[in-house]
Amino acid sequence: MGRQPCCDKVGLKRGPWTIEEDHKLVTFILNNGIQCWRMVPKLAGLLRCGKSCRLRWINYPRPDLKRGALTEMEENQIIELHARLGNRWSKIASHFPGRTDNEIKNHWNTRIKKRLNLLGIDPVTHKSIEHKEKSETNNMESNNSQNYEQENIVIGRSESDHQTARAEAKEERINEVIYETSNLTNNYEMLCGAGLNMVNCYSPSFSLEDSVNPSTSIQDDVAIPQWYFDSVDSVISWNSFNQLDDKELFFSEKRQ
DNA sequence: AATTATTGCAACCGCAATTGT
DNA sequence: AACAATTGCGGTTGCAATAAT
Repeated sequence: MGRQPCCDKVGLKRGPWTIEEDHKLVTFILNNGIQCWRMVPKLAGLLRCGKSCRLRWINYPRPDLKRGALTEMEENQIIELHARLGNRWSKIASHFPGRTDNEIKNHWNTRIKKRLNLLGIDPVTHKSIEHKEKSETNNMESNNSQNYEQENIVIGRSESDHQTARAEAKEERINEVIYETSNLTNNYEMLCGAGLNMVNCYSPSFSLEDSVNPSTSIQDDVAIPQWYFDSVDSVISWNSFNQLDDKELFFSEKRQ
């Protein structure tokens, strides 16, 4: 026997979330954290499936989210990361504290793609479109060394430039690993000390400052309802849930 | 003012990886 | 070890807001 199914989808609400639903979700998670998404809607009193609750939490009411448009600097960094990682949005998003993979993916599809096309760069290969066409012709002629030379001409690099660039890229990657490691350590320390039961939340970038004073991470032009900050008041906890007999929980649901 | 086209974003869907029984 | 539930991810869709005609 495996586990209980995520949800049967019968009688569950779909579509945009209402303020009341957000309130219930935030109240529950701020008070209790997350141990099992499947149980969150049941315990929070929501007619949504766990998957929907998870997605909503990640993309909207999370207190550590950075709001507002992506900056040009962020945009350039996304392009650089996309060239290295491809469409691995969650990996790309992990480089941007407070940004979600969905947000970055949407921004890529709606803006950056266009921007690159206007600049004559293929958003998939990150190469000059002019060069792409030429290299396709060259491929038909089966001449790989010429392609390489052509690439260097288009990008404007000599072989020695490439060697320098490769060395720089290697160093950059080492620095990146160091940076990510220190970030993880900071986040872990914050989670241990924050007082909120958020250890199991999906939130690789939650900062100590944000957890102590949620309003500091939110831009002034975005109004956050007062209930958001009044929510830390336990109603149902995972402890009380854990004390419940599994059968009792599911039988009572079936009786409804 | 009415209609149509475009844009941007939130949410859904299906699949793969991970985890629990 | 095998099976099934759960989670996380990326692609896609639906829809509201806005712009263009």
